[in-house]
Amino acid sequence: MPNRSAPPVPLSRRDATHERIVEAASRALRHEGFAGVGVADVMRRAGLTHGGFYAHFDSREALLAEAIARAGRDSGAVIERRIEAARARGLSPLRALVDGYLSDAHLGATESGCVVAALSSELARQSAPLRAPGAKRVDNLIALVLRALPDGTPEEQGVMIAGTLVGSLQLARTLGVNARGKALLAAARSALLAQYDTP
Amino acid sequence: MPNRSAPPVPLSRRDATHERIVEAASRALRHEGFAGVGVADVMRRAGLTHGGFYAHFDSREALLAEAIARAGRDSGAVIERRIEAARARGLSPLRALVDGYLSDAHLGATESGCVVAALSSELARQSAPLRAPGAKRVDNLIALVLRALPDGTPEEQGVMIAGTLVGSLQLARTLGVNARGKALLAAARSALLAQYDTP
DNA sequence: TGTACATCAGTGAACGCGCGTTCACTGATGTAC
DNA sequence: TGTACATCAGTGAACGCGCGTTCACTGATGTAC
Repeated sequence: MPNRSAPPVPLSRRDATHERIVEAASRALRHEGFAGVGVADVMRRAGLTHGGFYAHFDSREALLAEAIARAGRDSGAVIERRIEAARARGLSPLRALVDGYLSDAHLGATESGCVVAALSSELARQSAPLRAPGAKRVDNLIALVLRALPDGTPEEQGVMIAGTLVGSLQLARTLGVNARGKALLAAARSALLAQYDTP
Repeated sequence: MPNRSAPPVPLSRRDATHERIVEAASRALRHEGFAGVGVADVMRRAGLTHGGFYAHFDSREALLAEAIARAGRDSGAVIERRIEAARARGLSPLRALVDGYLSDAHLGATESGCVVAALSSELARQSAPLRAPGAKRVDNLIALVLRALPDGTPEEQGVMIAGTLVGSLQLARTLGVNARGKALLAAARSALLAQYDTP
């Protein structure tokens, strides 16, 4: 048996390549949507040619499923760290969540941002194997919001705030990465915090 | 000059056909997203063959722009009528808006529902000629929400509630037209009304 | 340690299909006299 | 009112391009002895 005990486990060349492809796809997917994830294009971004693709994935759809899960884990971890950092410093975790999620940076940085906001209207139309990881990310987002709220807050509240975060970011992105989009974001941020984060 | 005075103005055969194509596209667009609006498919739904398409539109994109505007006017009118009907009967217009927008019917009926919710994550990626009518529909939705709120409500509040409506519907649709999606919708509805529609 | 061979990751050409777009043509509607 | 002609809406075949997928091949890595 090969030495697999010491963390971090060194990835085989094959696994490292696989990771690179999924990573490239997860960024392209958030930036361009499902239509923007072409097999040849993703392989090029990963520094490969398209021919080798099917040695790593059964189909384009299999890549998409992995990419959604990967994007969700990555962006979820970013949000979680932000919440925990605020709590550790005695600051309001909800304010940290809202200010981060509805920030001007998140407005523009689609490719590294929340996958639910990046894909939601498209996700509902995908086949079951793609909707499943999407639904998981929705549950995860709601859980994250609840973790930023005071203990004992009813779950309904978390659902609603998750909806507000996703919806407001999307409305702002529809207006554009410009003054109009930023103004919408600022309005939503201010109304949300006035409602839920009054000292 | 032909008789154009008496309303309703009778449409020429050409104009009536044009309308039918746009109508078919506006439903397909909301149901299937941008990728689902194929020229041949839309023409078939309108009872025509694809060859005649370019006698009506410069390009597929020109059709999409008209379809967005059309879908927005149609679904906006439905919401507006609902609000006005509630007001006329002395009922809460906000409750009418929320109960209608976050209803189980709207969860499933994508093709006749709100175009902003149906397309938002895709709209942000489209070319300027398509984003423009999309942005207009966002402004319109916020205006509608404000009309359902008491006079003097700060605009921020309307922005945030519009975001909540769109986001919650999308999260629910990602979970699916099933018990999970309906439960999410019910939670958002209840939290929203508890917050803004207490007697 | 060195050689011969097997395995494996990745290459690049080629395929078939769907879709937006073009275009010569047809049958129906409208107009001139 | 009737005939001849022009205009117009819609048809259907064909095009070119992009993209997912396949496959025979190559060069590198690892293994047996």
